[in-house]
Amino acid sequence: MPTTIRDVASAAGVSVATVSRALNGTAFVEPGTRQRVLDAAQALRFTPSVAARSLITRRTDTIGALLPDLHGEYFSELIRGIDQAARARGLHLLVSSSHGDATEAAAALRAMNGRVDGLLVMSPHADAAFLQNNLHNNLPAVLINTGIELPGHARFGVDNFGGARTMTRHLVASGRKRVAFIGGPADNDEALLRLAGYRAGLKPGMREAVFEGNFSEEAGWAAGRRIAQSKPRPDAVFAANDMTALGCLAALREAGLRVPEDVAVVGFDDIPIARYVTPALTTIRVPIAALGAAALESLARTLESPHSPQLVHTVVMPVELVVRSSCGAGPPARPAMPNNLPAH
Amino acid sequence: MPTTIRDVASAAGVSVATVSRALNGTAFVEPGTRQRVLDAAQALRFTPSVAARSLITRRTDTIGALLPDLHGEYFSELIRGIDQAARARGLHLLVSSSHGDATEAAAALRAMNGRVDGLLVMSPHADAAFLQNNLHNNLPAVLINTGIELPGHARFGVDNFGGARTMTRHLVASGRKRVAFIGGPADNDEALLRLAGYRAGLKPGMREAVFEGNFSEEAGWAAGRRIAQSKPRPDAVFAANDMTALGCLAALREAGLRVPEDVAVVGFDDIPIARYVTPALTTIRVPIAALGAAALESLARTLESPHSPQLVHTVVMPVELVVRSSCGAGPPARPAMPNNLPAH
DNA sequence: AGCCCTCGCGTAAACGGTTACTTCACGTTC
DNA sequence: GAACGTGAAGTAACCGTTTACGCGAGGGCT
Repeated sequence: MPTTIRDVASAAGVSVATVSRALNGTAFVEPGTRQRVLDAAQALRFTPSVAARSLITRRTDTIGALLPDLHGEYFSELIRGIDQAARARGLHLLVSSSHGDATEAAAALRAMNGRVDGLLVMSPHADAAFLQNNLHNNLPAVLINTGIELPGHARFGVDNFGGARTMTRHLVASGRKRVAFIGGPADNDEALLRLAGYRAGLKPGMREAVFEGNFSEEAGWAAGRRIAQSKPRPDAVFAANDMTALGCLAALREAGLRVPEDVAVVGFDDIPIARYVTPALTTIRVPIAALGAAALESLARTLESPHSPQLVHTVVMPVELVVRSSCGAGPPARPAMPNNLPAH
Repeated sequence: MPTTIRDVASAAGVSVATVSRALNGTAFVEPGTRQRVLDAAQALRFTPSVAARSLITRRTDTIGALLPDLHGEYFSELIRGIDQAARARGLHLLVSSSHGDATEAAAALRAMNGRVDGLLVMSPHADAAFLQNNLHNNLPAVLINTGIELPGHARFGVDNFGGARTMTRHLVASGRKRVAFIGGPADNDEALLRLAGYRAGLKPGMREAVFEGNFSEEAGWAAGRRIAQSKPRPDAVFAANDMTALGCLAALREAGLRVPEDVAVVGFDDIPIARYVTPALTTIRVPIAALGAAALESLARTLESPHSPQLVHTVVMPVELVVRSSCGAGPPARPAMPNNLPAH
């Protein structure tokens, strides 16, 4: 039903091979001939069959993104970065998000097999064994935000350790004496690095105080209650992420404590909500879109030259301290007008 | 290099046709034979070539999502809904977001051609003419959040009119006498419906007061300044979306007005930030994920029975009034602990 | 003049599945 | 017992590209 390369060939009075060559520029074609082919293709609204082409070329010009059940800004920013980089390279993006367990993730991986030329993997379930079992035909893959190291695969992440150390040092430098930390999930690599950064940022002699958490607001709230009642009460709380910080903030205020006067509360990630709460949250800004874009770029380069040695194995994107009022060192009120927060 | 159906056939001692039939269950196969085929396929880790299959079947089991340059929660929720529904149907999801103009959107559409069985289109640039020019081979498509009506294509949206009317009535019922409205972009169908709903919700005899806006926080801020100085000052402001409401809130407070005592401020969308600002924003909750899922379901049904008459042409999802404190009628402070806001 | 290289193009063989025919064996039915 | 329907399986055509190979023409070189 749709027009094929043969229709174009007979319309232009040439063979299918010439049509293919003229359209793809893969070999010499007389300028006049090429023009006839182009005109015929245009007139017939010819679109090459992707299936037929990729059957023979063994390429799909599509990359797959395997993502966990991400929410909100993190998800959208990551996809945006990936999508823009992919578009610039002429690659398509097949996404598979929201799988709760390793079985589902494996199914998603299997289903992607054959549809994509490469994979971007950001999945808490994707440990080394999982990937080696499910990455069938040595599909190129780059890993995002993972602690595991897999030979032959590049890794991309943000500087969790450095960011956490910077934040802790900032609190210490601004005079806080007892800085507590609310952790993330025990098996989460990023959370562990943030914890390590916190420890590294404390001054020698300062006692560490680590409270349990799991990146959720509820956990932050629970930790906040315990912190409010703890014996030598901390005068600063560093939460492993912003949602936890928000929960902690609520609990401390319910307990009658003033933030930042009595206790400073800071987070990590700089989700959009962070600047809107009262007091606005001091946090670490993470370049999510850039992370996604960089990962895709790396993958695309691997695809272009499959046998070149992997130049870079692990990339750590820098993060940035964003000082607002919740740590007592920032601007007193909310800024008059934020600059570039998008509509909708 | 990878194992083909022929390898499986010779391993199982049958013909390729039998392998295909055994694997797909398209015809009678002796149980013993089928088992031999299955075993051989398993042992050889056989994965059918997607390209070869879709070359002959003319199906890709993939649907494409053409999205505007969406930000934040709206984007992620929509994708989540679509993705989950797609997964349930065994469909894959090819996304293409972030195109600024119609040319880019057209290019994205063209590139998707042949890769997808159907299309989910949510693009401000996709008017009727655009779609008719760029939807090449009468690809099935359903439209999301659009005002245009295109024969043969289902439309999905939320009840912008009803939601806005409900909100306006709520403000009026709680005693507000002069309710102002800050609009969205003049060419945005949803914004226009919300404006119409606002007008329909006013009591007979009440004077309408519409301020210019464009869904951005900045526009809300500018409108808020004008509102604060307007002669008979409104005692309620209904912004066309939450970001606008946030900007307005900031401007009103900078002008020394109390919210909600002096002026009520309400929005539309229920973005996550809405519950965190002080005072928490009364707004209209929009079922974004459900919207995406419903649109995909409709598309999938169309794909399954291509020639059945389109049962439903336009679906309007119900929305819900969420009363918080910014309108003076909600709970006084922020809730002790939000229930189900996800981590990260 | 003979040779070789390159350009320009056509012919036909892949690529790896699905499926329309076909064949064969076996009951069933009149 | 002939006709017939049906289960089980094989043969090969087909889907629409890309590309290896072949061939003729023309030009530069020895």
